[in-house]
Amino acid sequence: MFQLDLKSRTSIYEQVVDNIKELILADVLSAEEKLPSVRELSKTLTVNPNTIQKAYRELEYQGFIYTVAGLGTFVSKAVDKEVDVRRVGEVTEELRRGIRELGFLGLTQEQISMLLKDLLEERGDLR
Amino acid sequence: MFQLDLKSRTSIYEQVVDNIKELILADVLSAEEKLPSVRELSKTLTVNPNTIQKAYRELEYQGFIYTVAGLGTFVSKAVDKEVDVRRVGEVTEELRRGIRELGFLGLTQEQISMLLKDLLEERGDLR
Amino acid sequence: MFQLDLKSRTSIYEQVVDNIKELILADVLSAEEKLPSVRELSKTLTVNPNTIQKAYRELEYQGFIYTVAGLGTFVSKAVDKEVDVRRVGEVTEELRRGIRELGFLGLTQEQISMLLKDLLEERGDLR
Amino acid sequence: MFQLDLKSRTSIYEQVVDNIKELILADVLSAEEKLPSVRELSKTLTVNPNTIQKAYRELEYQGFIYTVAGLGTFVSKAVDKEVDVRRVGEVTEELRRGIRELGFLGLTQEQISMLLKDLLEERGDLR
DNA sequence: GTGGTCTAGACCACT
DNA sequence: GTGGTCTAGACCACA
Repeated sequence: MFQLDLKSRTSIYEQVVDNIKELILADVLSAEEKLPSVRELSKTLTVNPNTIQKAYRELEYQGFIYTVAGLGTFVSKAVDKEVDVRRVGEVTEELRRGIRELGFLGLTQEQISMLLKDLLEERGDLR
Repeated sequence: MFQLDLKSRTSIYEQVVDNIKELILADVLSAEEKLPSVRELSKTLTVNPNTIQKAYRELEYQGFIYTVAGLGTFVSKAVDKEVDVRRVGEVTEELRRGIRELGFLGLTQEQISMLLKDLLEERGDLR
Repeated sequence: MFQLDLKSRTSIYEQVVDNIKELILADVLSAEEKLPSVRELSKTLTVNPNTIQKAYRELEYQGFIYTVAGLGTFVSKAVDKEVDVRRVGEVTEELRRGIRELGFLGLTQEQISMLLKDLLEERGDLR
Repeated sequence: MFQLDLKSRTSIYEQVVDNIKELILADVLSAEEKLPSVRELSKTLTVNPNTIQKAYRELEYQGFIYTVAGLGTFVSKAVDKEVDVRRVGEVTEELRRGIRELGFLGLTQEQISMLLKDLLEERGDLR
């Protein structure tokens, strides 16, 4: 399904959330599709079931998946794609900082431009 | 100098790092300028000196400031070239995440592209 | 595991760093092996957990170990390539000092040369 | 006379000691030659006189210089060049570690060999 | 005065 | 259980 980076600074449950989010938004996991059970996924990724549990709870809270007791968890039909203005503002601010720091680190305007273009295309490819 | 958000999920020392980095990148703190002493800043922000020291250490590690024991801490003139590669990689990863998240938030590829272009030009204007 | 010299001028956390580094370099601790937990080692050596954590953090920064919060600390498989340049520079500086000091101590250029040759061959033998 | 690196991790007085030692051993400062006064040198290097004081005291203790009250400080006639076996052993151990670490960092036997040769010649040139 | 190290103990998030 | 952060306070070397 996807891989975890144990050495990463971001916690495992967060990585699971991010990865599944990505799969849903990239339509690899489509609406109403059944997700692997907590136990199943925990075995696949060789992590603690509690960790998967927490990730699923978070995804449910964010509206990406829903749970039917006794049946399993499924991808929500319509992920709320309404733009969260506040969050967009926050992320924009992060990007602004990052770009500024690249300048400080000695990259030219052009190099930064190229890098951003690459990152954007990288994302586009996933779609 | 700046304010802390004690309710925030990001740790205090990290907030200090981010804020001071921001001040340096925005040239509010210029090269060779002396930063407030560990004790001084800890009083101003009413946090423990150890917390400030941890922040200063991180900033030093990232190449933004340097330390002369017994004298104080100062803003670096330019980032140590040897740290660059590593740090550029880290910042690139942050940007990658940010761009990905904008996608999560419902922005189209084009909208993201426009936003990045704006941010980049904004930077150019400062030069 | 190893012993501390509390009378030494080098700080405790640095001694811990040096000792563990040594164990890793001598392959006593092999890749992916779990290190004692912060609390455990702090009890063994009868020092404060913070001191051990500081040492572990430094070792992580130098690329020798990595951390999985909630799981423990482990020996890195190989040093992160991006850290290399920086660290090689630091070690080179240490060697420069050492060689200079041997001169201070009265060894001739030739004697130093012989000694280095021996050390290098010694290393070769381990391979 | 020489330059200080304020950003360096080694304390200033130690840098002064090392530099003067080096000058004496390289015969740039010859026996019975008068050293600059504490005040003079402190002005030249723009550091606190106490710092120079401490360096001179250390050099005197190590037998490199001697002081005549009211006249000044002078280079000792014969620096004791008898080999301090214990110290040579310690430095050798440091070099052994450094060389081992370079191997861990991915340098080949040959690269290390080249580097050591360079460092040694660098020193030779100063003589 | 400055930064650097250390202790004793607390609370938190994650596995 | 694990590491991560933080406090309150101490002592040290250096400038």
